Amino acid sequence: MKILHHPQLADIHLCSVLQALSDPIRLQIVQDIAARGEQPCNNFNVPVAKSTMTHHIRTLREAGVVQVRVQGTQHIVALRTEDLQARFPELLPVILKSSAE
Amino acid sequence: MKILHHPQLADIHLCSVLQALSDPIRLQIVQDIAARGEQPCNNFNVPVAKSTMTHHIRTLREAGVVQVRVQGTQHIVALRTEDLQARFPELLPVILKSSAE
DNA sequence: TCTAATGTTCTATTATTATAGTACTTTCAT
DNA sequence: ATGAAAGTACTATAATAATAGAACATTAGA
Repeated sequence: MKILHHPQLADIHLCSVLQALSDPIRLQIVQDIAARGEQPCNNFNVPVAKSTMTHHIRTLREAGVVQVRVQGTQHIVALRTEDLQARFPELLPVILKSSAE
Repeated sequence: MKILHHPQLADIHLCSVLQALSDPIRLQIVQDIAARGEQPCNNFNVPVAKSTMTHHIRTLREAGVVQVRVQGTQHIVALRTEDLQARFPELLPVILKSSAE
């Protein structure tokens, strides 16, 4: 099984998080997880090819925004809500609230 | 005198704001204005050429993050604190707090 | 009226990123 | 075992963005 690298709390940087969330597709993915809970990649209703989805999920994971867990053939994507809250208090909730319009 | 375009409140988009703030140089500029108030471009202590500074200030302005006012030969840059607060409540304060580490 | 100061514009370069097609890997179910 | 499902890896391309040099524009002040 492949090892997926997730940054540790201290290695999550604000610029990378903002960068990850500044793309409309990725913001939509994050919104979706916030609204409906963790999901496999193919559940996200965004208009991109599989390989592009891989790219976006990796970007979110490497920025420290999501946690990816392998379950069979699926990769379950969850928000690192608590880690983000610890590192950048209220950042994620405020962005999610801002994007919900 | 040159007319500088600033987006109206409704035309400020979250993705653009996050994108504008995801660059370390621009984040530093915004932090600096938050800490010391509005300033002319050449006051910012960032390691970039004049033309690059122009680019960053324009990016911030077009995203709706800053207001630029001409005063003689100087361009005074201020944060659009109230506009941003109205459009995306708490977003800027939370980002500033997150970046202050 | 020069000149210095401040910033823009234009142009070019390099780096990054979003995109997707194709082939491959892994796992589950039949 | 075989095949479908889910996703990755690799490769390529087009778009975007960061950078700066050089020339230019505008204003203030001597």
